[in-house]
Amino acid sequence: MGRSPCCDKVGLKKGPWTPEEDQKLLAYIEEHGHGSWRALPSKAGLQRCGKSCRLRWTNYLRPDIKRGKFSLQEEQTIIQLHALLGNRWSAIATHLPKRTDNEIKNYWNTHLKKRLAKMGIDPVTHKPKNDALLSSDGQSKSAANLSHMAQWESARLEAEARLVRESKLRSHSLQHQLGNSGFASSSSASSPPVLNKPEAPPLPSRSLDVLKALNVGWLRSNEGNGGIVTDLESPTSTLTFSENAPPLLTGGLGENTMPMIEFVGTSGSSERVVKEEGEQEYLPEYKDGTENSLSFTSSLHDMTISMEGTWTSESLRTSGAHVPVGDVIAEEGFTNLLLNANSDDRSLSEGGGESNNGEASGNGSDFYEDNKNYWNSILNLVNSSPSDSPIF
DNA sequence: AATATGTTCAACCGCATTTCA
DNA sequence: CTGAAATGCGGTTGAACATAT
Repeated sequence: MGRSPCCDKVGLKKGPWTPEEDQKLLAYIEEHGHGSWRALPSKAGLQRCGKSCRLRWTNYLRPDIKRGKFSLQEEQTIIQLHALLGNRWSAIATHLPKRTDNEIKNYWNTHLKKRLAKMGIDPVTHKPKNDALLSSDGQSKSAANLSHMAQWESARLEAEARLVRESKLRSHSLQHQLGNSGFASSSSASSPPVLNKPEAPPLPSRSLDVLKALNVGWLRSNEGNGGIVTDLESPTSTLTFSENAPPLLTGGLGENTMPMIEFVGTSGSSERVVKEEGEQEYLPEYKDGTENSLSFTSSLHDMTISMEGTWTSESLRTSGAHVPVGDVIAEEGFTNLLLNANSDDRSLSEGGGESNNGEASGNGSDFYEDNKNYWNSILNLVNSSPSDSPIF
């Protein structure tokens, strides 16, 4: 079934790299870049497979790698993004400059996961392990609610990734047409980091826009319900990107309309729609002054992503999906609890964390504020990411 | 000092996805 | 359009090192 390992070829070395091998690889890539990993080893005089070379380069030799201890900020980012994205290490890594997905994965498995478990939190779901005991007061519903939101967000991120990829492709092809316009599209994670290539102007993070849209929608929903979130559950949710959306933007933007993103929960009696309609100017310009009108506006196919069947918040479905926001915030509380415990770890004052469980969600008196803070914290960390982060 | 046990992390493996001829 | 090759990604392994007994 599966492909045979590329290193099966006789004579190819495996295992730890020697300084000499590192030097060879570095020297070769510095001079030639890496066009084809498969062809690289022989050209560089290495008895390794291309895959091994690529791994060594991306995880260790790349000059833009930061090594050493993770900062508190980085830990917080990992925990929050893991709660949102799960084990999607590469996606998480895009928000942690100079850290590799492998490093983040290792750090999670050896440090953060254990810390969570120690705090009584399931590191997979980010829910308290005694969730069942809390079900009577709505904790499990809220946890499912946040999980549901994470799935939602995750699906959206993936959809955006496709948009961005397509956009970049088109942008790239336009470059060829424009010839020496002096503008190079930003590199992505999938594009090889060819050396000596002029740095491209950073593109704003689109994922941030989505989070903002979600945040706005969420908060507006709260406003209309006195701090109660309604109808978050969407057993059949659709995500629609429409290139044919009417040009809602004025002020000379002309056809540079933003994609209209709709999140429609079809199960609820009150349709919940979050739209992002040119909320922000996201029109990177070429150096010659022409706007990059290709981004998100060109002939993208109307795309409807049905996520039917992916929502598992059965409890919400049966409960009418009216969930106190404060319960959701318990998640943030646990994350903060963990981080506090982490601080304890760092200050060598072990053992004080467990007793704080009861305070995880604070007094729960201001659900609205807590919820806002949760999303703000995620937005902040996304905001703080480099704008040219090759997340997609 | 010797041995057992635990921890860390670079590297490997294999599947999934994307690219290309 | 199709299939093979290339690449990306996440899970897992195992050697090296640290700590406990």
